[in-house]
Amino acid sequence: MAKKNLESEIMTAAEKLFIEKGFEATSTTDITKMVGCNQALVNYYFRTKEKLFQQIFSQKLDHILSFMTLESNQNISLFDFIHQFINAYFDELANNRKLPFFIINELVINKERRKFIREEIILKEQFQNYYSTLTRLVKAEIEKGTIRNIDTSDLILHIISLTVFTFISLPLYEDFFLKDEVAVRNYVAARKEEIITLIINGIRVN
Amino acid sequence: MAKKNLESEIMTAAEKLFIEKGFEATSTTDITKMVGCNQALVNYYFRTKEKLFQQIFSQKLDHILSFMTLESNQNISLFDFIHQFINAYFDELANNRKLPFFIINELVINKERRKFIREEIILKEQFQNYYSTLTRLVKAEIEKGTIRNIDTSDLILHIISLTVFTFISLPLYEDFFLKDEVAVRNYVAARKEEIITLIINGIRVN
DNA sequence: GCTGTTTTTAATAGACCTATTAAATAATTC
DNA sequence: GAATTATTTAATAGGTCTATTAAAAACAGC
Repeated sequence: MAKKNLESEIMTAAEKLFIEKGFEATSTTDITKMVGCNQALVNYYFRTKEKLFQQIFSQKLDHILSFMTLESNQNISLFDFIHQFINAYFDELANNRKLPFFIINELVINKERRKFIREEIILKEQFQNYYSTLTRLVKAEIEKGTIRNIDTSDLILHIISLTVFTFISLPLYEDFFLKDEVAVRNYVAARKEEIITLIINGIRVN
Repeated sequence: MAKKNLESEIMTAAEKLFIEKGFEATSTTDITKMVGCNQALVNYYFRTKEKLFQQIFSQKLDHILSFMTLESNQNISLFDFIHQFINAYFDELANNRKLPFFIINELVINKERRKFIREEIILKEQFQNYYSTLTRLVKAEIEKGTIRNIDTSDLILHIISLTVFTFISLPLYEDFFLKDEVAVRNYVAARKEEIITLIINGIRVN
């Protein structure tokens, strides 16, 4: 492990704590206690706690959205696309289970951060391309009569709702039903398949 | 309006602020400033900030779950049940838009509150009855061959995921696309219909 | 090894937060 | 209306938090 650099150690600790407990409930004292250095270093390296947070938040936002462009394959079928998308999304979140809540939390609570997401995501060409590709796929299937009439935005929101909520509610499930890591993994895997089935069936015309 | 009682005024203000900003970000000073009374009254009436919060949290939890038993109609069809459930759920949350986030927030962040929900909901007879009634309906439709094989828990989680996420993501949509209250209402109404369609189609066998 | 720069620390200012206390005010009882 | 009880206030203790500052320590280059 690359020690040496307190700046990056502070980042790592802050990332962990912010994601775990949120901005408000995490103090710079907590962060530096975890690293084992002086509290003033947060201000030395990042000027303010807010700036440190923004850096992490932006980085996590980028990260969670980067997989979106993984498949810019244009010749894929809509059903394959949905399959791949949900699979990728689930895998991503399975390795960062607290991430969706972290992001939602800060977006809902803090109005400033919503401006941020607008510039960071919605206005980005990368996202626009992705969206229009998907829209083309959806339109084509509707015209072929294989799926019912549905907006791309609804389809995306369905996928995000079902996927994200799986992980948001996971702490509850863990406490109540899922004894160990294996049980969690099985649950998540089963949930993924069920969600794919629901969405494919839910839009398909038989 | 029934003024007079500072205890209930504090409750009302606290409710508003806790739901808006969460437990951590709300101070007793904020609460009493909103009421216009002395800060010490929080402790006089509720002993601690934590106890005040718990009272509100418990009350809101009860409230959001009370509509569950509204329809204990046993002779209803599964599809009607789903219709009614989602309609009731949407109406409930449309009038309390920040409530789902508030509850999720505290449940995810605070492990103690999860114990609370277990006793408050899952172990309650009322919930158990509801769940077993729904399970009976689901089983019957599966045997009739009208719906595919699906667990009651998955069906419930689908409904909750899609409904709750509509309102969790609403602040973002409001900032970006929905200019006024009418637009919001139309959006929510459209979303409700789309979700009902998705779920019914998603489980039905044609 | 001395000099200048960067990193790290200790100390602390200034703000705010919760809970407690004692005193003041209002309400109730007899 | 005096005594008793309930409500409300002002003042404050004791804690924690962020950011700043000045000094100490570690690290450069020469």
